[in-house]
Amino acid sequence: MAVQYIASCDGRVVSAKEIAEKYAISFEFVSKALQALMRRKFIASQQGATGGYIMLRDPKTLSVAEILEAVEGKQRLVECCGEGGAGACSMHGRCSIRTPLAIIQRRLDAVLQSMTVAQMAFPDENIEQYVVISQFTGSFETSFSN
Amino acid sequence: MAVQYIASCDGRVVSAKEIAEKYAISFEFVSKALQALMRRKFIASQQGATGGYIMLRDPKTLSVAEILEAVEGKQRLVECCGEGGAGACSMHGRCSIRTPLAIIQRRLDAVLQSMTVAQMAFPDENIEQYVVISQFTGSFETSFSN
DNA sequence: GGATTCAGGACTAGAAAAGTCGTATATTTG
DNA sequence: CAAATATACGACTTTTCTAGTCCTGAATCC
Repeated sequence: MAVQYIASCDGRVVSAKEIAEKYAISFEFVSKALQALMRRKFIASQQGATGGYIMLRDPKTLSVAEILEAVEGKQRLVECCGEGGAGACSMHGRCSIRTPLAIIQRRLDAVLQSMTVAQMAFPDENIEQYVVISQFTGSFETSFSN
Repeated sequence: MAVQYIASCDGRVVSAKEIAEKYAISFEFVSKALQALMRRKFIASQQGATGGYIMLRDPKTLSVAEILEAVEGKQRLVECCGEGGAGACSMHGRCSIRTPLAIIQRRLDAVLQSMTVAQMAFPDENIEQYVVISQFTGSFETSFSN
């Protein structure tokens, strides 16, 4: 929500306090998330009395996957379904479902990569792209509003 | 792994002890999961000295989504992205990303529904179906082996 | 210099998950 | 029938993760 809000402010410097008040969550909690996003260079911070945060990455190419990984770390179905995690698992050698799980993991990642900050912040401008992607799910959705 | 194994035994009654030994996990832990699957009628249990478990549902139509929901409960990105969960959330009224999150949730569910027990237990027999689905991810995978 | 803001480590509390234990019940076999 | 083997399931413990807080410090603006 914070990233979506910063993106929607389009160039304005937004303080963590403002975001915390808007969404009624604690200032410290928002700050922690924003600091993680800053470390990944998704947003830039400006210190001082009129400081705050501003978008650094283009919302059209910043995906939900990247935000989740920055804030919560890389989440996996099981520890071995990542890059070179074959030996990392305690079931190594006995597991018979590593390949199918890795395939599912790749598809899940693709889903999280398919939604961008721009689509969340400016839904009206992205209807065409949205319809194309939704063909996978089997259902055709034509509206996109909050 | 347990369901995949029972499915691969194709009609034979398989005991929890056998599964626990095969995968080197505790008997009680396997039992707990199998009991959850029994309650959902995915497998049937047979008590007594030669007892065990047997498939009840067709592996070709039993999805990973159903197994995960049975064993670990319905997992969601956030509590409100389910059926009629609109008011369930503490952010109700302030949240601005409910719709996009619900869309992502639906796509994630679709991924978990796209992999069946049969595809995990008998990979060689399901190559065609597998290729069709993977078109969504953008990558074309032609092999499927454990 | 004082007010405001970010930076970030340390800490706490609570929930969830993993895993265990004990007891009851059903079934087969000798 | 009795012993052996299996499931059924609630209760319990332990561990791990996450949400959220607290505090100190540094940068910037007025």
